[in-house]
Amino acid sequence: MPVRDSPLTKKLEVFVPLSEPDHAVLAELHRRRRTFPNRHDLVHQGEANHSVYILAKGWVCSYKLLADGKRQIVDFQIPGDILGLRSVLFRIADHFVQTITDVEVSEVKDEELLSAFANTPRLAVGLLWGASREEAMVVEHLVGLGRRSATERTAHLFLELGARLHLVGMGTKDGYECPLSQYLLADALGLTAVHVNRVLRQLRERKLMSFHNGYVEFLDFDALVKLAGFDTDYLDQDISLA
Amino acid sequence: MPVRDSPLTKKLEVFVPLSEPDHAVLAELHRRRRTFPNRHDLVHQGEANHSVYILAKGWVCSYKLLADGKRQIVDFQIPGDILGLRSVLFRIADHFVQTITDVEVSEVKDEELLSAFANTPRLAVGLLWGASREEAMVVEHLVGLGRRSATERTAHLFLELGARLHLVGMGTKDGYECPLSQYLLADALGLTAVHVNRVLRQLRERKLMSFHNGYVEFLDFDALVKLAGFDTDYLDQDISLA
DNA sequence: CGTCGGGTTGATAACTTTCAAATTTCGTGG
DNA sequence: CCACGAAATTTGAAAGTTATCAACCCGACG
Repeated sequence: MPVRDSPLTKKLEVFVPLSEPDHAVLAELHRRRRTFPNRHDLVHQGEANHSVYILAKGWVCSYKLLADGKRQIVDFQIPGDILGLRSVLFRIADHFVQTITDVEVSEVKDEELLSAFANTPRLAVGLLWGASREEAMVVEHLVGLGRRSATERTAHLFLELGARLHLVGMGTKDGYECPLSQYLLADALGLTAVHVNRVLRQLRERKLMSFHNGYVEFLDFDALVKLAGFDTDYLDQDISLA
Repeated sequence: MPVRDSPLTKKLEVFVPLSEPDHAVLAELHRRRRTFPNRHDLVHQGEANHSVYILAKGWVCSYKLLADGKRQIVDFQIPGDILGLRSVLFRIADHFVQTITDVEVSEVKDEELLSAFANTPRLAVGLLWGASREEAMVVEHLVGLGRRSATERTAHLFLELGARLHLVGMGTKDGYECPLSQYLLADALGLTAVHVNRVLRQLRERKLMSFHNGYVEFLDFDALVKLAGFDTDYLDQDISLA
């Protein structure tokens, strides 16, 4: 795949117009390609880690484990997302990052990243924008866990993933491919897998959306947005170019 | 209060040794003192805001509102915390920040902050550390909402606040002053105020902690830590000085 | 084949909210 | 200084939501 069409490039171009030199640097960052199988740990909680990955293909999740074995998924990452940006700043990772499909990534050494930042301010702004957007998504997730019902929360997650995938050309208002299991959904939504199953059934029976065979289908997009209280403001942050 | 003893200074010094010039810059940042009454909006969701505040005295909370009026508090801020750092980067705030007591702050214009960053790298590292620590707290809060019971979550919040206050010399293992109402606790914990009340009663009856008249008292600190699954790792992040 | 990781469903239990009301606390005006 | 009303806390009873436990089904895969 030409770098011009990489998910990260697509995503950035929506928010910052990229110059030729920007594209050149971006191509440079995409040079070291690697693949990992499903269920592979990219970042291990408590361990030092200094590589950053640009996710090109496949899905990943970041999560924390509690002492009693319970797991909470903090976020899913999809193509175009950057993994491990925080660990450039912190020596020790405070959470896990694990693949949930086979993935393709570009590995970026932290020096490369820093020099890219220094040389192409526009790209730096774009990546910072991405990082802050991710933080906003975590906050929205927190709000959902605290104040939305299981059904609203589930609908919200699927809508957010849809909006994110749309940005990299992988989803529409009709639906998208989604490799999540009901166990993964449960750990993200703070529910049990059994209850996720019932919620999905209910959404299907109400003809709002269906999730079968790795495909999310929106049956009534507008009604679903209304049910979830989905407001894209937090995804469409306007960045200050001060 | 001499700036040397300001909560922010205390907090930073735990993690980065500050030089004389660092102290001078810090004093400069503390120059423009302002006070606000209880229930005052410092940052309004959807509005542009370009001031950063260093909280010197009193408590503040940041929260989001849902369309149906439900509220979720994302975090409380205590003396030494910095307010509105994110809004230097983003034009539009995606959440509210409101005082929950009368407060004293130092207002910092974003140019001042940026020049302080440029001139005193050690201070910059310290402030970045603070920002990332805050992000880690949000993640831990999310984990609690998703996977901890009401009781565990409540205990965890009080322990975290205790640890944070301890860092600025305002709390010990015995307890601390805490101006939160049960409504505020409820909106932070994703519960109703009624249920918060019952949880507090239970913690009191189990002789783990009590919360009365604006004072948190730890009755059995170790047992409480165990119950909450409280692990300070996420608060004691080790920063990379790369 | 046999097993194993999903997915699905039912019955029951546990936890949390909702609704209602009484009590206490606290700031303010008289 | 007291009285008043508003806000916060406390408690009980009933309803609603979600978890737990226990099956059973199915397709992939060694």
